[in-house]
Amino acid sequence: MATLKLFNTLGRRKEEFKPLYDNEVGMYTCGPTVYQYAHIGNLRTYIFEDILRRVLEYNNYKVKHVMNITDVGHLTSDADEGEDKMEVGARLAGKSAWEIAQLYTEAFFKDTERLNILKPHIVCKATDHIPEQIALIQKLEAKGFTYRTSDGIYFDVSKFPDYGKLAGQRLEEKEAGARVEVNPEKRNPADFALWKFSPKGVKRQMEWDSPWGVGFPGWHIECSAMSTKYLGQPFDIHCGGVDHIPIHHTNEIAQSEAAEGVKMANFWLHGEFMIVEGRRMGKSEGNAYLLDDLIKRGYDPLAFRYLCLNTHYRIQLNFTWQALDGAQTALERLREHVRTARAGGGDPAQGKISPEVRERFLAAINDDLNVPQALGVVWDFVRSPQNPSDKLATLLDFDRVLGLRLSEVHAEETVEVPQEVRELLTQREAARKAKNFKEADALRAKIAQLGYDVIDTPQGPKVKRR
RNA sequence: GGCGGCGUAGCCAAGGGGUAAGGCAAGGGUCUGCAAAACCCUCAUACACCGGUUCGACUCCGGUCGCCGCCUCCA
Repeated sequence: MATLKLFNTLGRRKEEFKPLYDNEVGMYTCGPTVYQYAHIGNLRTYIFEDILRRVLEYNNYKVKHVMNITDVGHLTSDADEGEDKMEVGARLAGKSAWEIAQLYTEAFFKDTERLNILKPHIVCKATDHIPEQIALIQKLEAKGFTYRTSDGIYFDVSKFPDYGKLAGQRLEEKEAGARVEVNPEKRNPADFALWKFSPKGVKRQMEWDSPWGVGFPGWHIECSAMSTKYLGQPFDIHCGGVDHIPIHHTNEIAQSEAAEGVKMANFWLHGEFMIVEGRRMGKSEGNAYLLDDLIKRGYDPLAFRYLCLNTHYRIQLNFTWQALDGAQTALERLREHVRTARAGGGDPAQGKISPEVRERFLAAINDDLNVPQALGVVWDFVRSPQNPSDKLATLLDFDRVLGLRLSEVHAEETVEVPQEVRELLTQREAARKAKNFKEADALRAKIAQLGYDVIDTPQGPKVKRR
């Protein structure tokens, strides 16, 4: 079997993947900050992580997947100033921070479900793990990595020699480009808050007692506390978007490794960003589309998934409507292959998977998740002569990784056809029998106006919703 | 300003020192009363531009331009 190679940000090279324990893999993926809807750029990262998990499972690893929900403490500025995103969102919506978290968490999982992203085995909220976070901070305090300022407890990065190893950046280099320091109480510009005190005279919606005073945890500490709780330390794989490399993941590593004295995670994988029509994607650019925006335009969520599959996760994906059209058509054709095979009596349970084809597919996905190349294998296969059962068996096997829900495609899509359309169909068949094609075409146009396409087959006419 | 990535046909893209995967679109064909679907065929002397290394480069090196990112919240 082809060995699985993954690009490890830690070291910036492809490495052969080996789990820490037998064939079990602990995987932690940074989840959403639930203060707004996830846009398609966010979703791309979750699709990448889903592919990673599926590839691991395809390689017969038993994966334990943990994802956090950031529902407190993520500030609008990383200078440890600014406001908590949750509280801002709550104020803008006229709801409580808790309601906001609930609303956007549900919206997030609705999106991931529609994209056929497997749900993590453990989804953990930051607010449900306050004691664990406090305990971790205490551990750091006992080891002398922390200090107190007027607004919180901070991590002193100068005490952690490896700080910045993930980003390949040394502290001195960071300082060189740093902006004017806004918090004069910080010892080093890169120091970050572990615990923030509630502002004087302000009653926050989310705040807790702690040994240091009433307040809330810093953004990074939740991931350290929860990943250790559920996966132990070290664990196998930690992922997120590339933007997390220099700050969030760098700080997680500092906290976790300072506290436990061992490596946090063996492999760090990061998904590249999405750009739109060659331009930066952002709210101010007006191109930060939501999955709902695509659905409103008539696209299948899985067409978006297909689009993401067609670009390697470490390359920026240039989103264009034309490309999404192409993905939608390609996906539809793939489904058509499944339908035809089913209609031809194909039974996946009876089919055989060609070892050569499977080998090519596996070689692609095991080469740092080269799904675009794997799709090439799929198309080569699908367009070569196959018996229906073998074809189905192979496609459904590959779909364990692709996640395009091909197993849910059946020979016949049963659609409820209105009585009116049925009658027109009967009339049209009569006209065709009488070779009155002018009349038949006119009836077809009428049916089209009602929203259905007529397709003639040797077994009689079929209709398809437009 | 410092650091990094990318630039492959109309669009999305894989690849990698030995002569360009795949998908979409487009053109032609088989099938059909006509369509649709499916299937078959065609479709980059060429990989931003300019130099260099090499028997040979799109692939390596240097420079230029463009885009994206990080250093500062962001998947």
